Amino acid sequence: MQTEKYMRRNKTAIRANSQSEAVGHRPSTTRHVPKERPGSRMSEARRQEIVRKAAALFIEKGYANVTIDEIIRLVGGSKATLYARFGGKEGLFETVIQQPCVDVTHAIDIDPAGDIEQQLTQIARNFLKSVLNPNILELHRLMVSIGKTFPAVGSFFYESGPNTAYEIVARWMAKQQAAGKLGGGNPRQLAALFLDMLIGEHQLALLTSPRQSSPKAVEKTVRAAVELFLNGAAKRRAPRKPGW
Amino acid sequence: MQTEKYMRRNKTAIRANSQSEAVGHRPSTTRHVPKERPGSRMSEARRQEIVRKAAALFIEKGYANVTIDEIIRLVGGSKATLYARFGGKEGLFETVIQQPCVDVTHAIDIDPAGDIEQQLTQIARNFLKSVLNPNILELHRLMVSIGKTFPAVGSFFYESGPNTAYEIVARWMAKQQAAGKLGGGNPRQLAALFLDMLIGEHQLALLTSPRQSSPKAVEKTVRAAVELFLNGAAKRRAPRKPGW
DNA sequence: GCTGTAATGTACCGTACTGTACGCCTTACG
DNA sequence: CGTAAGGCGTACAGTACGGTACATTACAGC
Repeated sequence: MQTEKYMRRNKTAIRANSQSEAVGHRPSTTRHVPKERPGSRMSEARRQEIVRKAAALFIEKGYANVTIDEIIRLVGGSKATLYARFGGKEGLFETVIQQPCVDVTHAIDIDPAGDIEQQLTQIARNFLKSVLNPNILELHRLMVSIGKTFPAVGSFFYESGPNTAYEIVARWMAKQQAAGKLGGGNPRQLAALFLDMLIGEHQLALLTSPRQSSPKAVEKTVRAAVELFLNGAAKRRAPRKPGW
Repeated sequence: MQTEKYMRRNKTAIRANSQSEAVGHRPSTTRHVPKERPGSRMSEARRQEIVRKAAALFIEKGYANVTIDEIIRLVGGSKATLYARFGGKEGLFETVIQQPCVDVTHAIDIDPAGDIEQQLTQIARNFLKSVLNPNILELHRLMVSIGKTFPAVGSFFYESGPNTAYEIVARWMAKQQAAGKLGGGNPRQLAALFLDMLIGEHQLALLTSPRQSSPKAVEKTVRAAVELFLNGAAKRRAPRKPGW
């Protein structure tokens, strides 16, 4: 959550709107714009540095607990520049937080080997290792926190993170179905059920209280989930459709 | 998350540490404490009113986005009283938020009827209806948000909410196992897997972005999860223990 | 090397929040 | 019916934060 506290403030009048617009003497010649944003000497590397450091700070401490001054202290440079380039705290946040979101899924996309049970187990272990990683966990926490305040960011996260994970596993499911190694059913649905079985309990426990995840318990969940899933989804024993 | 912004503030010096402790003249007589906190004319009803209204506000807007003055505007009374009785914003929050936490589980504890599939389906529908309810969803969001800042509150929530739900369903699982209607396996584990399958996707989607839950999709998940679970957990087809 | 433009550093403003002080009022109780 | 403790209302102190202004410095193109 966390609507910024000072959100409703009147932006200190408008004071001649000094910046760029309405200056009058913009020549018709193409303002050549060497490479990047409005006017810019800032290198892409520098920009990346700001984005990554600021993102790390937001993820570590949450949106409302990070101050602009803190970001400046960390990344160097001046507040004015940061405002000019990212348009305030909110703009900075929205820009900056997308990078970690797209990074999330990378670790999940693996190519498992072995029989179907071994493959599924690999997928499960890999997924859990990634998703229960403290950094991802904190990102998750942040995304839940700001879900109402920054719906666009939240949606972006859901699509690029969890939903992509579902899709990746769904493709694997579909492949197994095509190979006759798995019964029918919507592969996306199956993927969601499987992944949700895996994280649910552990993720919630870690997010709500500072205990640490027990690898033993996680491994138990992996085994139980794989077994349940393979028993449940492999080759329907009967259509099982009594009433409704 | 949301460590309160002004948390590190020096509490306006310590000014003779006016409160209760170190006042020196605490008589050895048991300070009689008629019913409630320090000294009180406040009725239990009044106290309940404050607790519920303040909790609702916290849940709606998140910890950092609620101000003491706002709470006072809502519940009436004076700031001084509120400070005297709950000891500041943090104390108020910790006290107040426990009520909703224990309320959560009530709706889940039902006594389903019918054959095992019908029972499980009832459990599933009931659980989802409760957990995807906007109020509970916002409570969940809040608990994730403050997990790091108020670990005690987070733990309390986990125990009295999700964990209790797991336990309730685990009891049902055990009963089915005893009746020979379900295969072996740790009932608590099975319960967690089942409930996690149900919520995972929907809850996350609702928390991260403001779309609304589609009852149709929810019902699909219920059916898929029930089917997968019953196929997977009923009567092991074989011990299935190839390698590890 | 000159000139314009962007970045820097910093002081500052307005705002808003937490927590306390304090005088007045209400209520329980003898 | 008087009194004292607790509640009420509000003003205030203290402080931190977001955002802007502005003078100064670095840098690119000619």
